[in-house]
Amino acid sequence: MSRPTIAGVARAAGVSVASVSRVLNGLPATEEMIERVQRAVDALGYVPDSRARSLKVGRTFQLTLAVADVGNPVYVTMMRAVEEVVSAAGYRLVVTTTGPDVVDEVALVRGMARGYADGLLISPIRVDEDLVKSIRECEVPVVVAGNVPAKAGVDTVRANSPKGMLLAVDHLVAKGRRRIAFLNGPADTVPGAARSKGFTEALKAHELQPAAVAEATDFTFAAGRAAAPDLLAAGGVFDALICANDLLAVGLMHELAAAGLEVPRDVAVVGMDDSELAEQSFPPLTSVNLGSAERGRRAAELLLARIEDNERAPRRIVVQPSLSIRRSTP
Amino acid sequence: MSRPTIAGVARAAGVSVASVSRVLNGLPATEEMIERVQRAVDALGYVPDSRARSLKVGRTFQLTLAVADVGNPVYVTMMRAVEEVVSAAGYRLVVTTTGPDVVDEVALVRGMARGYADGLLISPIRVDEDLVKSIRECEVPVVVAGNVPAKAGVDTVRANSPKGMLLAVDHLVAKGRRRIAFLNGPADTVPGAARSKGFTEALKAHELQPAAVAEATDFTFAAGRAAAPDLLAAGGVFDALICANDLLAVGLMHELAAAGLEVPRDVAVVGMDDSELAEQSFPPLTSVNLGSAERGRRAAELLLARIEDNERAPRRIVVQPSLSIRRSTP
DNA sequence: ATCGTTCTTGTAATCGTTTACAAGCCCGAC
DNA sequence: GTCGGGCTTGTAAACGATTACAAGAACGAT
Repeated sequence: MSRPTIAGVARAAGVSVASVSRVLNGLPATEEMIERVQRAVDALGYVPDSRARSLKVGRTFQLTLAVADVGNPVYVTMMRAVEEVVSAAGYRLVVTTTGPDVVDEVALVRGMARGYADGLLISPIRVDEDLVKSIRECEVPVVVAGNVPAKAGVDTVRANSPKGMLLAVDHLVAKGRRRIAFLNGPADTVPGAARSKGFTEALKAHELQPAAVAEATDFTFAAGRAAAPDLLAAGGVFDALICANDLLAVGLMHELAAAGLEVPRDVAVVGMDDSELAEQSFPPLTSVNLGSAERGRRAAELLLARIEDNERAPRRIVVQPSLSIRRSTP
Repeated sequence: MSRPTIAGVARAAGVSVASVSRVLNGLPATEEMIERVQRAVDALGYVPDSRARSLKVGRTFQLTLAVADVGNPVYVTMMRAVEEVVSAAGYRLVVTTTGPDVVDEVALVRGMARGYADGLLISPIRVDEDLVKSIRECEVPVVVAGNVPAKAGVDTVRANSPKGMLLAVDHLVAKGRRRIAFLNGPADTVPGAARSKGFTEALKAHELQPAAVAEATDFTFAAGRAAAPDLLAAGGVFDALICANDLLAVGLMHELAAAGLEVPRDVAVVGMDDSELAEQSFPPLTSVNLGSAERGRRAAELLLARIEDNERAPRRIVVQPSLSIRRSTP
């Protein structure tokens, strides 16, 4: 009454287990053999056990995608793209949340050695020596969506934040805004550092000084709201605002409204990531598209390619940004 | 140079594989044995292969959560709750997206027979005979987050939509709104049907007639926008609007604004799910909290309990709703 | 000193597949 | 008629762990 095994099918069909396996895997066999096996499989309702198969062939046909926060809509975009690529290649996708701590990321990468997935696609929010080391030593192929030192010797796909910042600043300046403020996420994160640098450079390119700068404790909606007093304390000195991601931008816009400031008339707001939230927010948020979908797609492709051939030289792909203009800017 | 196996550790430690396994699994052993094994494990950097372990013990320590659309923020809430419970119990969570088609759901449930997960937590959006049958016959324990006939003989955790609808209508009526419209999702879905019924009943309880009713093609932001003309064609006949979920509500609010209607002055809007989006939208959305987090938590607990004891009688839990009042209603 | 218990450890079977290898068969060519 | 080559199929050895069972050691009681 319990689950039939390949041996049961073989017995029922009056053939060997090897033949059953061959038929099931599409290896050459006579018409009659295929017929008999198929009949027995259908009769017993046999389904091969993927655990046993995994052990033997050394692959699980699972890939892991690790992100910091499933509540961040940018990961939804990325996840969709990754899922599409890997499922087309016959893999299941395991999505894990690491949280904001680098130690959890390291633990995750180390844990891959247990062999429950054939590859790891990680988008680390904080990077340290330990993480780089664990990635380099990881038993299974790893692709990083984000910025990690070249010495990690790993395939990476990253965004071009500075260029994205420049697009944002260009746009604001073109609309006549000169007093530009910046709300960053935590500066000790990889995206936080990149965006801070990008903002400074972009302003320099236009020979402008930052009107105000604040740093949220996290890349979340709540942190965006919480950071508002810091910026507003500077009182009306800015007429434009760039936020390090869409969640921060939306959080902050709520507080701008509460303070009686109208977007975009009083303050133009630009987010980053161009996630679904940018479109959904009100007013719809102009946002720097850092190519999350494309990054997800490219990263998934790199991972599949590396699983095929682990000897290939690591590639470092940079995806170029674009600007999605919506009504939060004039 | 390749990955060490338990045999390698045994050789290095000069003990048997059984002893290594016992030490690693915390079974009784002498101090000296533990010491020697531990030293060898550390020296070789041995990590047990979960594929082999899965085969032998018949468990993968993975659970699958299947939802229709990862872009729907209500699933983020649910996923967080599920993840918390299952990871505390030592399981990994595999999140899969089924899409809106029932055939894909059926395929997923059937596929569980392959044994890559120890249990399935599914939130089906459409339910038919096939799905019920596949759930009943599923090789691994299944818990349904949603409504499925009792004859499926499966643990379920569901929301109380009618009660939720009543809370929404009560609130609107208390605020003096009498001309209440309703934007549903597809009526051929389980939540769609439940909400439609709930809306009718709730109005009847207040002896009101529906001011307008429309049906979106999907539970998405885009579908909410697209449904606007249908409702607005009725022109100003409603002063309140209930939407079958938050995404629809937010989508529709964009169109209300475009049509020059102000929320909540001209139209009060109530969403359902009380997802993160409700808080993030502008104005913040009054929303019926259908207990997604609690449903996720309870469902995960049921699943774990059933894995422990598959003979227990199926339980059918109903989670009661509450109303989160925000600024989209007066 | 002998026996029986208890505790520790090792040997080997097992989980359900895949796959290397060998054996058997059929067929055409010599 | 025999032989070689190509197909098909079967036998059995993996994959890397867990665990039932047996054997050996230690020790106390008689």
